[in-house]
Amino acid sequence: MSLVSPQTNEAKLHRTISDSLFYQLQTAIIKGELAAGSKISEPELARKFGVSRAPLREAIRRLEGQKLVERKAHVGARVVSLSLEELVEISFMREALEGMACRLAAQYMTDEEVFKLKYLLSVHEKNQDLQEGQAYYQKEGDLDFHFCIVQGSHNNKLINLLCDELYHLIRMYRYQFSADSPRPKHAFDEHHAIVDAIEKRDGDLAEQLMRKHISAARQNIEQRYGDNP
Amino acid sequence: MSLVSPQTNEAKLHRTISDSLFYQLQTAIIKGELAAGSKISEPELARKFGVSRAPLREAIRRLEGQKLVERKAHVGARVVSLSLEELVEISFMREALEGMACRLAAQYMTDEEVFKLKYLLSVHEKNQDLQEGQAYYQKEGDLDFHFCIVQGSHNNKLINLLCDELYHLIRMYRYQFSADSPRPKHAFDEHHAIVDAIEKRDGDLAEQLMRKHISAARQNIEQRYGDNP
DNA sequence: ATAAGCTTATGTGTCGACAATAATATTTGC
DNA sequence: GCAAATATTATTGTCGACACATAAGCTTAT
Repeated sequence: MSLVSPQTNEAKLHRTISDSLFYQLQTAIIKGELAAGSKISEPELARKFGVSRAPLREAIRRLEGQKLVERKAHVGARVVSLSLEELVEISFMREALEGMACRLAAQYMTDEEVFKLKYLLSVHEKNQDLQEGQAYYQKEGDLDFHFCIVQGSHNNKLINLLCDELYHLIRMYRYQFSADSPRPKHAFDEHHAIVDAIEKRDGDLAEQLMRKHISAARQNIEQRYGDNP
Repeated sequence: MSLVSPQTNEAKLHRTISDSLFYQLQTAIIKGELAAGSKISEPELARKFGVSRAPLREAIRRLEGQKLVERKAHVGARVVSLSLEELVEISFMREALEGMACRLAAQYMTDEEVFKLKYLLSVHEKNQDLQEGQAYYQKEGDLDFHFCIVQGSHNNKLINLLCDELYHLIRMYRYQFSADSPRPKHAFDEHHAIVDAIEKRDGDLAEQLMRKHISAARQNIEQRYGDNP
């Protein structure tokens, strides 16, 4: 089980239909059960979930705020479909934000948090040795690592934006293309170097390494999928 | 008139009540007409605007997504009230994001955009000479400058996040405290250096200068209001 | 007099129905 | 046969009313 999934969100008990719908639809979109680009029919979904349209519409409006759906007045809502360009744009944001998060993590992470991060890294290493770049590592494991560092920044606004908004889009994209961080060895080495910098409390280096890490992933994606958008 | 206000938003014709309410409430919150921390009563607002609660609730849900209101189930919605800590947290995000935006602007801004930016700077200079750090420059002029550079990044995701979400929070805070960037001379010099770097197409330098600029503003705020939160 | 429990009331959450808009299908004219 | 205009249909936007939860006020017992 991933560390990303049982997040603050999922743990909450949804005391209202609207909340429940929001999280169910969010998961459905991320996992591709609601296909990217597909239309969201209010009557159909309302029937399917056995609820009225009012709470459903509010849930959709929240998903709109999270950029998981787009809606046009009097036309309806569609699940977003990320183009390559958009993924690259998001990657620039990630580079900036996670670079900053990593710098702050080097400064503010507790020793316990650093220990937990190192443990996570060791798990990934085992996993990698066993099954060279297999599902766990590729799909969620990588995000677990980033998730952990972002938490270490102790900056709630940063945590919220990255973990509760941007990562959903990235996960959605990864589920869709089931292609992912296809350079496990390099990635692992880079992760290791980042943790070292954090442990040494070298914020400058930690930020620089994280930015290179994300930038490299972006360039890798750009060249692999550059032709067929 | 500021360049920030007549934004993409305001220009749109709102063909639906929900949209109209969303933008009206957004403006009211930013300008403090709906006081920070105050409760949002659905029946009261619905009466005031002469509409039903359904579109009002959808508008509120969107404002929730923009972090302009917070809501608790079965209790209601309140306008957010930013603490100093939160403003500082946001400032770190700005430093990262606008630093990146500035780097991209140095790379992608057209010559026309650079020209427009320089013109904006000259207007600010005149304004500053006339009335040392007066309302225009302090309140919106500064954001105009940043707005312009972010646009120049040509990264839509970045533009959307900064201009349509984060800047609203910053503007709201500025309206509330009517205290603002209280170092016009320094700020102007820094703006000038940033534009020079962009004009020279030096992305590294442009990013570095923008980050220092925002970081300095943050430290300035922290020390001025550090005692009374 | 105070605290606990009950009652009331205000407000949020949800529903079903109606109105208005846009997309589709049909008809009409050339 | 095709294009434009019209009619139709399905879906979205909005409304008023009801159900339910929380909070406030009142009663009662210690």
